[in-house]
Amino acid sequence: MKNLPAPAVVDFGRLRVACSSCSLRELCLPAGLEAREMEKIDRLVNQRRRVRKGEHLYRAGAPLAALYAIRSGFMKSCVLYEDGREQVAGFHMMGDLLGMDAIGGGRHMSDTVALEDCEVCEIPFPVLQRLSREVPSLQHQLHRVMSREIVRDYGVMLLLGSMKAEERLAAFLLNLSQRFSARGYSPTEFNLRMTRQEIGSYLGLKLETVSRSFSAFQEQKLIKVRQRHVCILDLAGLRAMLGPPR
Amino acid sequence: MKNLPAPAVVDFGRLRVACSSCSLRELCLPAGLEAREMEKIDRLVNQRRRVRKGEHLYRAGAPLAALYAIRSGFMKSCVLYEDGREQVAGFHMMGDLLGMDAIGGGRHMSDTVALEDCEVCEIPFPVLQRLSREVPSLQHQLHRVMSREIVRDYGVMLLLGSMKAEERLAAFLLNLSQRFSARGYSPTEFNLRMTRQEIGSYLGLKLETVSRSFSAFQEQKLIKVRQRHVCILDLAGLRAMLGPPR
DNA sequence: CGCTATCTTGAGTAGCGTCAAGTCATGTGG
DNA sequence: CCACATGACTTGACGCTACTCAAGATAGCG
Repeated sequence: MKNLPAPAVVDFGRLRVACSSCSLRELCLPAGLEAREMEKIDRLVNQRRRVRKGEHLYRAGAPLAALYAIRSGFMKSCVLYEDGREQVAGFHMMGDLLGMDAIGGGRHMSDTVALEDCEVCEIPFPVLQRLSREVPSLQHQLHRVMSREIVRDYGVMLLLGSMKAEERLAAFLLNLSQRFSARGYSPTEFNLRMTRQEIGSYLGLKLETVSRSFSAFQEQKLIKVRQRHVCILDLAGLRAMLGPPR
Repeated sequence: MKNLPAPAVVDFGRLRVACSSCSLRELCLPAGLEAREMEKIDRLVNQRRRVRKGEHLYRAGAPLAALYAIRSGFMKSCVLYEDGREQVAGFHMMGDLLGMDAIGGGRHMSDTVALEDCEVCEIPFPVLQRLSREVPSLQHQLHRVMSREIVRDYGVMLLLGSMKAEERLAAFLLNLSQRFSARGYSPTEFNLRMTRQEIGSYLGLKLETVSRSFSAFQEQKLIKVRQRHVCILDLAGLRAMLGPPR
């Protein structure tokens, strides 16, 4: 008699998913909570969900059911305009909390899509509201995360409103570097999970301009690029791209 | 014996300032609360504050003390970059809630300045946190307001990332029109309270480009502009500026 | 009434978008 | 295992939009 089919069909929805034992807890929503409080919020996540590359986590217009925390993988969210115009509003990686754009109107205002196979924790919004009333520091954390999203958006506005093409790309690479670093990965060598097109959309540039800027950085020995593999050779030099030329 | 000096020196800090009797309550933080709940939050605002034209409501780096709701007047907030670059991140009018960028890090991340004499309600943040635990629908309102700020920022990103100069200005005018309208003012005739420079900074354009776009709209009989006085002659026409090209 | 800040308009230019050709990587079916 | 198809990326040539620089008009304020 053989065992059950195998790990490939593990039912993630049934796995025990407790924030208190999650390796990402210091990056994610429960960051900074004490052990005693952590226990209380272990019922926050009711299940894990797998999202395969190319699949939507949610679509604009869908009613808000839950917020999502990324466990693993890489995603993008896109905002849409009435006329069909679309723009990448952000790239997300493990520890990021998604879906906050839906709290205001009860419906999601963006499309969020997996750029590679992902695993997310589903946090039913009503449960989050209730628990954040009972656990003040959870309430505070939620406010912090939303506020940080607002601040991040201000940074993107600054980027889009007052930087030139190469400055934008430098800022983008430095941001990725910093986020990988905060998650224990190399700050100087990583694989991009998005296309030039998607980078361009995020930065308000055309893909050709992104490509040219990559080449220019390589020319200046700031980075080494081959397709999606990026190696930052001169972090200080990249940072210097941001200041001087106003 | 004469009366006290007169209204000019009324101490606004001492005035009774109850949300439940405020004419802006349906636009502001307490929107949608029931009368019973409204009473509970009447202690939310501890005082009114006057901010004269040109004065700062808060500066980037200042510790978070309170959030502010605009009672009257017009403000701008600016985000700063290390190198001194500065960009207007938003214009605010009565009913708007300010300061949410400071919740994440405990310090304000933008400068907020009065563009004309303003009156604001000061909402001490600890009080807001406590009351929003006691009054669930206040909690929900706060989340809604923060979420809407995130969605608004997405809209600005779209504007900065994928619109041409005239589209940006059209979107800007339509946004103002809609907000004035929601506050009971004319949607088609108003005075701008900001300079061309400030509009340009917000829209990621130079002031000359803003001025030229205004002139172009006037040429097309979409609006009438004289300095800061704007009259929208063809709302539908302005809206049409957003879709077609592309 | 004059000073200053703001706004308008013009001319020339730089930067990025557009169009197009060609290379490279990946995956699929024979 | 290789040939081929497809999508992603790079690079070049050219054009348009918005920026820069500059001069002049207009409004607000002391």
